[in-house]
Amino acid sequence: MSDPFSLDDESPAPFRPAPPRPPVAVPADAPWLAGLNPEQHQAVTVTDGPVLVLSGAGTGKTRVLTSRLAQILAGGRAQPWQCLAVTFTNKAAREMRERVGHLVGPASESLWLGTFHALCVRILRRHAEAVGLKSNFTILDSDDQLRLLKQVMEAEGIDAKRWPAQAIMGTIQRWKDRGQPPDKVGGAEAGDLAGGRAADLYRLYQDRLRLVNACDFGDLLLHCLTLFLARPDILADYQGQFRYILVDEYQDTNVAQYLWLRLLAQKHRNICCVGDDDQSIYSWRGAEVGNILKFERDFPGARVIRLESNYRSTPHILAAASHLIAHNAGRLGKTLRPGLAHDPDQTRKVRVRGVWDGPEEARVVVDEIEAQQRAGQSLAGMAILVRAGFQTREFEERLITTGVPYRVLGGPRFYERQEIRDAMAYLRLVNSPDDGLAFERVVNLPKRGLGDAALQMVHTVARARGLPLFEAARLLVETDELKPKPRTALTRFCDDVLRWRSNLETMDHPQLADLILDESGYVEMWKADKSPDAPGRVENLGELVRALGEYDSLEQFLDHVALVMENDSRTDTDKVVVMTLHGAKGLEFDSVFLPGWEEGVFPHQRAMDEGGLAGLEEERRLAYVGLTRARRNLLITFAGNRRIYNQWQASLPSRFLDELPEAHVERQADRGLHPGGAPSWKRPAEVATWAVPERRKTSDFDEGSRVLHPKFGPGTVLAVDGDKLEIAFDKAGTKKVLDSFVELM
DNA sequence: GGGTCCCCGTTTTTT
DNA sequence: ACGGGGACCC
Repeated sequence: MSDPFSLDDESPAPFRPAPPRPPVAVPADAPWLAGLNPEQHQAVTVTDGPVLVLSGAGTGKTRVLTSRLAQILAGGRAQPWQCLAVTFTNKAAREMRERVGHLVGPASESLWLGTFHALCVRILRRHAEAVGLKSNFTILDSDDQLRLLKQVMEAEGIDAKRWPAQAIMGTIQRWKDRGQPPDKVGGAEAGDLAGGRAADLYRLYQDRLRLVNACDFGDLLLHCLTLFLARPDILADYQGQFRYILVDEYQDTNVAQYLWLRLLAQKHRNICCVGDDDQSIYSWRGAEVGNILKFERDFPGARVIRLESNYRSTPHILAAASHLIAHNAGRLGKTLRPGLAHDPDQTRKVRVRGVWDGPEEARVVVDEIEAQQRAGQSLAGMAILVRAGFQTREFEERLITTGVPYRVLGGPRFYERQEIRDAMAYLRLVNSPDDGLAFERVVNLPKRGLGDAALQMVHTVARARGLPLFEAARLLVETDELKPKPRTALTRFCDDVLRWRSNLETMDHPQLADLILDESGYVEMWKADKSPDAPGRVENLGELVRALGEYDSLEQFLDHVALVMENDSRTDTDKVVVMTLHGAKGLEFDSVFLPGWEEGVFPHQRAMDEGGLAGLEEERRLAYVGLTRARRNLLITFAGNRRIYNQWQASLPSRFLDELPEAHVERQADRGLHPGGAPSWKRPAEVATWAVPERRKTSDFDEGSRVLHPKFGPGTVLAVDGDKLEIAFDKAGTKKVLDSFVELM
């Protein structure tokens, strides 16, 4: 291939079949082959050549991946270190390593198994010089990235008010996701973002990163690609090494990751990608469903294996999910079949329930949770899955008042907390002298009387002499440039850092961290803070020092933290979990509650406004992910009225509700919500069965009718569309509402 | 250099 | 309504 960065589909590299290998010497009764269905068996045993496994929700994907690795290793087709297995999350990587370990024993330890980013770090640490970095480069978190970009913008005189750094960062990240280094970005690509200078800022930002010997997450992939391109010898080594490549969640790969895989698979062409186009829900962060859709074109002669037997959900749930997702165009096409026997008398239809407003919705859901609990179900098997974070509040309130134990997932993660990042900056500064971002972060923390003026001066010296900030500071305090007070403070700070650094060799690292946090006054700062969350922060700092003890060295720890920014969310006691639909991907629960199925909330208004039809289809896939999380019980709810930004909004049931198959769904709505029913604005006390939604029924209202709405007050009907009315309210403005909410005046 | 006031945005998140 | 961040003033 002349240009490995080319995405030109016209000329795929010629397909060379893998060299013939000896027949598989694995006994047919190998334990990892036991109990596989025919499709799974095929996905495990067809080890050579390109394979795409389309694996629907709950079809045993992880089992196939781990068994396949066992098959390759046990068959003597490759040594563990010749196998590359890539995942997206650390959790998935950990799980896979553990399960392969059970099948093949210690051999699993030398597999190249990890996240894209961790594997790239492993490669880059070896060849850092080839891309202009030192081997001990720092991996920046999003905080530092943004600060660095802001510095560049300020130096370039870009108005941060007009062009938010966040937005420019987003653009840069998309470029990196697409595998485009600064010199491959067309000048006009960002439009008039930053006055047409976005591409310049990208280049300067990259220069700056290199200067401080740092990478952001996107760079890990991008630098790897650059390395492979610049050094065909190095690429050839890796291509030769990786006889077998496995990729999990292929539908989530971005272009950079796709190019990376395509380069590495070039020689042996034994690449197996597992994924589900129907569960692609991350396009907004650069994932390209296209990668999975065009696999057969990229790897001619590829085997495509569909896993459609679902071992998770009841037939009703599967039917609902399949029916809904069938409304999407451009799918590879898959239909989930029940893989387990289900007693039709024992399985319940999917329930859809309409309620008056948000608080009522929370009441209904939590009532149901309590009912199921009384029936002997465990809370740990129940989940409330919301579209967006703001929806969790009402459920939390209700769960607290009823005393149902719960856990909200997705708060700020441990290593993203301010106090942890600050402490980490201290450790980074001690560990690597040229980490200028760490220096800036802690030089005046706690307050030492070093403000912008002093810092500015340090920057000036650093730029003039080409020194790291810390070295510049040491030089500066030797002069009379600074006023006495800041000078003393900065001298003291530099001396402290040097002293801590001198302890690196002699002291064990948790002890050193303890010393640093103590002598710097950082812990003291929080102890003196009287805000309510300060004690928690002190506790977190203790936790950090403890965690440090689990690593062999400070360096190892810093790398781990940069790559594994996760909560060790203990799945401790019996609690209902509340989380976003995105967060629930890959999980399963006996009972799933899906609230907020209203137009504008789900599908989310912004997804439709910004993504058009493609946005809507991604929302639908998200709905599909939600439905397929449930093993036995599924309750979907929507509210007729919702308060958003403290304003009451009338809401219409989600279009996704109309896309569920009648035969498998049981619909109920509070009286007064029934489309076409007698209008009533009284808070409903009883519940009526709502059979089939009749969307196009003629309305009792005409244009010009004067009507009264319980929350918006009086208004005039502007337009009638079936059961939907557009009404100009006297006070609340023009809104669309269901006719059942208003009455004639 | 630190505090106060105002204005803006307010989907989803991993590494 | 509310919180976070930036600008401005003391």
